[in-house]
Amino acid sequence: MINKVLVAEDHQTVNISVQRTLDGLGIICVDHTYYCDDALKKVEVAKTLGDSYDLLITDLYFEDDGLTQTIKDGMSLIPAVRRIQPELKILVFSGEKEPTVIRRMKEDIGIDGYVIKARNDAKELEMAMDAISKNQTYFPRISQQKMKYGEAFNLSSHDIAILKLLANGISQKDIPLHLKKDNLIPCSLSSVEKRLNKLREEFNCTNNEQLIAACIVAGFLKMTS
Amino acid sequence: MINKVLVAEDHQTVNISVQRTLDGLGIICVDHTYYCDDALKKVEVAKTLGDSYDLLITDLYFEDDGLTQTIKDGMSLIPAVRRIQPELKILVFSGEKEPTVIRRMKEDIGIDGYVIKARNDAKELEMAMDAISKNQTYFPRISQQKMKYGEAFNLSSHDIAILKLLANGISQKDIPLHLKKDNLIPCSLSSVEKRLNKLREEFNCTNNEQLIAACIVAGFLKMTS
DNA sequence: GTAGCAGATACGGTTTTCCGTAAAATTTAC
DNA sequence: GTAAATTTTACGGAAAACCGTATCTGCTAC
Repeated sequence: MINKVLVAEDHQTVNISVQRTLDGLGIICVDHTYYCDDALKKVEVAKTLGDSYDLLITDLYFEDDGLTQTIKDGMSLIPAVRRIQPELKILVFSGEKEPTVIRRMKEDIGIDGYVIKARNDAKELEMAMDAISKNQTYFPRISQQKMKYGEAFNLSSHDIAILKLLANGISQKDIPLHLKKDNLIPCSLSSVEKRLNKLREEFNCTNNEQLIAACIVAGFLKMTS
Repeated sequence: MINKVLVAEDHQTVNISVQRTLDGLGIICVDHTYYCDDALKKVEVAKTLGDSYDLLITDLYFEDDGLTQTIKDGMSLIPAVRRIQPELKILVFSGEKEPTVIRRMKEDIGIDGYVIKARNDAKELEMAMDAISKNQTYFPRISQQKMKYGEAFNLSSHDIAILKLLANGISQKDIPLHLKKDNLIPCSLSSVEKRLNKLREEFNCTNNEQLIAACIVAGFLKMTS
């Protein structure tokens, strides 16, 4: 359960809407800070007082307003707070939507969630909070991001072939047959399973249905018939 | 394997394109007829000569050009030829796209395939031929048909809820939890399974992935996030 | 009230998917 | 050529989906 939250965000308008979202979730104890240095200090103090935060919601980029800061962005803030309170949950809320950045945050830095600032980010925030409160993670699906034909996700034509077969009603175990028919390799069931696993992971999908949905919406899969 | 085909179709332009499609599939022996009565007679004669047709491709509606005919449409032709040659495969190729009609043809009359005349019906014809030659059936998916919000398929809000959960990555076995949370009934796993089974059947989908794809393309499922 | 009916749920067996690991094959480096 | 590394395939156990059937529940008719 998440009770105490710290929000590190330099734009006041954003702060207000985040506050409202948290209100809606019944989270009363919310602290705000406009600087990374200040955020770090707040985490530190709360911890020593035995009243640690449960979650840090932070932006990635903070504007430089002249005040000299040792920590200048969220990217540096995260490892700093981790050193003080390793179990602190971290949710990044940022306009940054580059898949490579998001993936790095997820895989290398190991944050708990990422929400891109966009049209209906409030709803996303809620979903992320829900996931994190259940010790799950939350990351955006590709569909929200407009990107070229699979480029950033290195979607191979082979991947597309598999997805198309699936979306055309071919059962997973029969996909090897169809791949062989078209002389595509790899074509073993094992390799198909691995591919799909990889794709689900990359797109943050938990099942094939969601994967298909995401790929259609993102335009990777063009359903003609 | 399909070698000998009879095409019952009163529009010459359609006849030509059907012919070309069959040519492309390597089917040499193709007879054409412009009237249902004539089609019936051809089937009869071929059978008595011990050289029966393997497949009848027929339209549903035939224009009345003054010549008095006993059989006026494909709907009546089908039972008539069935009486003569029950095992004859039947593929309906028609502009009729009413789901209720198609469903009746499939379930009550038990035809082997149905292709709607539309943009890329040639490709569909090929696929139907392929399926039928393998003793499978072929029926259109909803995506090709523009229709109101699930109306003709009596897609309930409950169905949509289930599909949405699936497309949002909820595993089938966890769907009951989410339904209960929203006080929706029925909410047992069993009922979810049954519902999905029904939907797959109605939409002629063999797996959930295809079902989701079809519903998205048809606009039943709006993927916002 | 009860008998009958329809919808919902529970259950069990089979198939399929999932996922980790090991073996085999192919490529790359040297 | 061999050795190492990478990719593909094979395999096996656990989980999930699939599907038929049986039970339960609530409703209608009488």
